[in-house]
Amino acid sequence: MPKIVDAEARRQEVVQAVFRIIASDGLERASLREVADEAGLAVGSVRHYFASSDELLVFSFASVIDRISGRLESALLAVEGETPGSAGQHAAVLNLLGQFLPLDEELAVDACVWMAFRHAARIKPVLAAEAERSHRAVAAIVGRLIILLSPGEAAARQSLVTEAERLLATMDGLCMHALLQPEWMTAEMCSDVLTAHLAAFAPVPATP
Amino acid sequence: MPKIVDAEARRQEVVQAVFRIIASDGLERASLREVADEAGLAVGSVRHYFASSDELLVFSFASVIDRISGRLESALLAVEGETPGSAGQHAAVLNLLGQFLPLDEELAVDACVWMAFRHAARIKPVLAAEAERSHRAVAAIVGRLIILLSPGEAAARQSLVTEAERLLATMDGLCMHALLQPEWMTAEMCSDVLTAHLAAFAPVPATP
DNA sequence: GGTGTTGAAGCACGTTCGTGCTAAAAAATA
DNA sequence: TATTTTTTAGCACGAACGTGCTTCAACACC
Repeated sequence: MPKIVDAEARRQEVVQAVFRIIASDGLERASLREVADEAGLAVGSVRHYFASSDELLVFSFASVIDRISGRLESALLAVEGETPGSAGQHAAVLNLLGQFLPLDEELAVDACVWMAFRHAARIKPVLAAEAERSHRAVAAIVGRLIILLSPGEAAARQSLVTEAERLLATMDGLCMHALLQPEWMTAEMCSDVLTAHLAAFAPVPATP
Repeated sequence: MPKIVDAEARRQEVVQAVFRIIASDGLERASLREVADEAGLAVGSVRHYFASSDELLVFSFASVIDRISGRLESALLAVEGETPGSAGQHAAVLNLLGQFLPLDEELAVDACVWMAFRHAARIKPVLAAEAERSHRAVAAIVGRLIILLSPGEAAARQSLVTEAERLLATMDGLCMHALLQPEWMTAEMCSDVLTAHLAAFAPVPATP
């Protein structure tokens, strides 16, 4: 083999360049030339790793989905490790839901990119499959969270689905507002809204 | 004057063309050429009514904001006309919140356009002012609704703001899901989520 | 040391974009 | 009828886009 280059690492570098461009200038500016410049490569080099612009975008979409759902999954495992109703569980739940929001630089970039791709998928058919996967993955995690938070077998299955969709919608709306009106939707406001939502869903656990 | 043409009506026709293009092909496809074609005009004609592409987009954004906030405003007046806690008020509230969602063709187009412009405003500074106005207008209406639904003076002002933001986030998230995952987020699911949210916020009024 | 594979770079082509500008058409007015 | 003004249509230019194709350099392997 010639010139030793870790192809997978290279692809990830290019994807990171895509993320930065989407976060700062929007998805429509993520052209091959812009991405190549941002990654410090030539257009031909980027095209060596990604056959077409579409392939680059789909791969980037898949990457951000994997990143986000990975974070959510591990946060959910942390919730499952806590005893139901405890203050520790409450904190773990808040941590899980916080993974949806642009609370730090890395989360903000991912949230930006995720939003951009999901909305683009409405128009670009090549992104539709990943958008489906994204929705399914996140809905599954929120659904499991709702089950963890539901007291016993009391609630009907129908109610669980509705509550999961409600929480998911609230999270996406919060994320959207935090991205689009950051001056209004501050981290503190996010926290307040989350706490209020959890309080309305189930009684706040008594502090030990 | 030559050729009698209602300038304002012409501008509205062009704006309607912009709406259709955004709803079907996305905002990035709303170029002067595409808009002119969709409106059945020449590029020069469109540019006669709108000096630049930016002016056309800003005017279109303002139009959709006025349409939506107008609908919300009249729906809120209907809520204020009902006696608090009655079933009639509950129905009026559901009607008001339904104005956020793409429940029919017209609402769907407006919701699409609204979403597209709000997200574009994060990148395009020319749209920022209208995005601010949009957020303020809708937040004010939801705030008034929350006050109407809050029992007496019981709730603190802080809680009202949080609850308003929470409802607004849920509505935007619902709207987003209805636009992006229409097969999953059906009208019935929207209705269920809305009912659940209102039930968690205040007890459902007893049927008379 | 020669050789072939592969990463990197760049050019060329056709398309689309916004925009400045000009020319024709149409209708109100003189 | 002739003139004037608004509306409509179109052209031309520079920039940016995706993509097919070619060229060059570098390194593993025989």
